[in-house]
Amino acid sequence: MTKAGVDAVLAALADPTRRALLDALSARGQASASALAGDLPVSRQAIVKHLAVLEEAGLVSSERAGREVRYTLRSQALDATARWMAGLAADWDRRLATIKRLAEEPD
Amino acid sequence: MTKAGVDAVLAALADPTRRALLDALSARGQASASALAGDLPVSRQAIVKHLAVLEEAGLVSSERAGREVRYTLRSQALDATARWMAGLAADWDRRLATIKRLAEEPD
DNA sequence: ATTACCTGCAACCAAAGAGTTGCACATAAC
DNA sequence: GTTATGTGCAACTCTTTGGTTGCAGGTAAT
Repeated sequence: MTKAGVDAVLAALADPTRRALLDALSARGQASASALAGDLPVSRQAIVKHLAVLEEAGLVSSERAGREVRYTLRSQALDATARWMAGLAADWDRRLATIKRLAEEPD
Repeated sequence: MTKAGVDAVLAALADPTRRALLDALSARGQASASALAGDLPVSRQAIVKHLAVLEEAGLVSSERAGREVRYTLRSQALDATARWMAGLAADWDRRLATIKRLAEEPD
């Protein structure tokens, strides 16, 4: 996953309303912005903006069906970001262990 | 990891300057705000604020040493958040699979 | 004792972002 | 054809927040 991709996913997930939106979407499996607006205490327009951010980050995809647009979850981007994070944590541990070892080693 | 904890970590990681700060800190292993200010193109005060956010999220810890304050990385919070994300991705997959199965099943 | 360095607090600024309302347009339903 | 529903665009408000500068106080170094 690219640096920009991770950036976009993290920025998207930082907002609580957006996470609630993903939750609502995971319950429905697939839904339009208007339908989702019924699940959350914000206007449809706010939902639409959030969905645009989520789509930009690759966390959802949209598909037009007649007069409505159906949104679906995409787990890949989320999964990739989770791995990126786990890798970063491992990296920190590695570096810290090295520093600690050097500090304890007799010179 | 608590919901508030995940929230704090995601919000903290959303900012690119904060991620760069974590990077700089991982290179040094341990450093003061003033030292880190030399690594990034922002003022010491900005660094201090970012470190406060990171500490609140549990991503770094601080320790006073004489006149300076040394910051260190904490990988646990990051690791826990990575697991939370991986679990969420798995959850999405599970739900989507169920929905797909129900849709394909004859009624 | 004086100088240098790091931290802490506060006020302030500007940009980004979440949310709203209003209206126009398209597609389905009756 | 008329009505209802879903989307798209735009303007506008309010709050958050990343960043700054300035100054005071503490701790080390000379």
